Amino acid sequence: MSDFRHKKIVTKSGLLKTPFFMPDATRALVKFLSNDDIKKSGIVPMVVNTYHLFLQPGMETIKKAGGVHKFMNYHKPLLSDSGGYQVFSLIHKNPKMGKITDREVIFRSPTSGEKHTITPEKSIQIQFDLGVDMMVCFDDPPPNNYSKENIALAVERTIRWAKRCLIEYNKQIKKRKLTDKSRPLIFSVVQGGEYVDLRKRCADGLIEVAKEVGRDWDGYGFGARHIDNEGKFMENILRSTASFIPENSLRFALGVGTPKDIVRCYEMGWDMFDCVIPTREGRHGRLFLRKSNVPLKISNDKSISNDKNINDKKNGKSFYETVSIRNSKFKNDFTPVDKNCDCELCKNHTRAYLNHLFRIGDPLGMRLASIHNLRFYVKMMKELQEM
RNA sequence: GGGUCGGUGGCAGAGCGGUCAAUUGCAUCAGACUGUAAAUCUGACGACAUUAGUCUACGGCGGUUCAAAUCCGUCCCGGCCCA
Repeated sequence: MSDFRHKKIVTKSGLLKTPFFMPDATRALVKFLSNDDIKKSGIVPMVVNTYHLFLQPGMETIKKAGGVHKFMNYHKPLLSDSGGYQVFSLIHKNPKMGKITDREVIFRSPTSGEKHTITPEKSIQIQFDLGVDMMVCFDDPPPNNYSKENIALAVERTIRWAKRCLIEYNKQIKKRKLTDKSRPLIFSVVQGGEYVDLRKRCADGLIEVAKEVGRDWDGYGFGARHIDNEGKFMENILRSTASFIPENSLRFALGVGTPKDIVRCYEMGWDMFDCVIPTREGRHGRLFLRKSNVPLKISNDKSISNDKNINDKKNGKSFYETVSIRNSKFKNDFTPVDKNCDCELCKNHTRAYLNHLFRIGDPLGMRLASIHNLRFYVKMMKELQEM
């Protein structure tokens, strides 16, 4: 298929076909996994984080290494998140952790207490120094429980910051003499919380910024959390926001999500995804299992709930199920986690063994579970690509 | 044999007259996790009722007291010291 749902992206580190999923290698690794583990799972692109790498090991080291690809020895497409999410997760959630002004964000390092200032310009400079293939504008993602007024302020700030980012982006392109082939792709982020009109305003504002600066965004992201305060998937907002984004641009659903959320976002027009779920859930002992007899389709199935529950046990029509491998019922279960899976875990070990690894708290359990869940995500994305 | 210290819920280990069904940790049982401050966090954890409440419990038995895991006597068991 060659319709707009199956785009090809050329990056300096290789070609990508949409839709695709990127695990979060926030601090230049997917926790517990080696590059070999990543490769075997079939994962190609990954996400690294501007703020966390800026803190540690610091940009001097990354630059000396020759960029983050060389530092990690990972030579496939990497996208850097701008640090915008940390404005949300560190500061909005706990104002003592820093200060947000129109000009800049002052972070107090969660580990050392040290203060660091990030501006939109600085975030872009760092991302160029990282040498990633795709970058994201520094944005202000407000929590969904903020008042509409406050979310509107975050929208306007995000638009102003996007403009500063794009101007800085152009500067860096010129300064580093990058060509259209060697330049990283740049994404802006649409904020607006649960308000369709604010999402629309943000998307329009970002489109306008591109015109003013004279460079199109390669893609637009969905910003902040895509589930509301009750934990419900914000279906209308996701659908509308996708429609506000120019059709030939990439649509990046940042932080999405559960397998169910990814599939329905895909059906709404979103192309790219990243999330900690497969790895974090894996580390915490929850494994995803594909139900081979249920098709990967959600949009027309009213029986699929919007509940936030990742563990969609109640839903017999879901295309996947989960197991919490720590549960005592697996203690003497000598079958594979998923007999249809070809990952290192399922090919070599039993549920009982994985249960044991989790009970003794050995990191091998977390590694194998992460590998399995990433394999699940890779195969799920492959199914979507072939649809 | 003498002396001494101790025996608390699956384990370790607090409590040393009432506010104790008993702190805490581990273990156990479940749950949560969505651009990673997450190998994290939350709840349950004597029995029955499962809101209220009722019962049985801090080695055994007996006592003191309005009231005892907490004080006294005695028995059983264990550690250490002396013979």
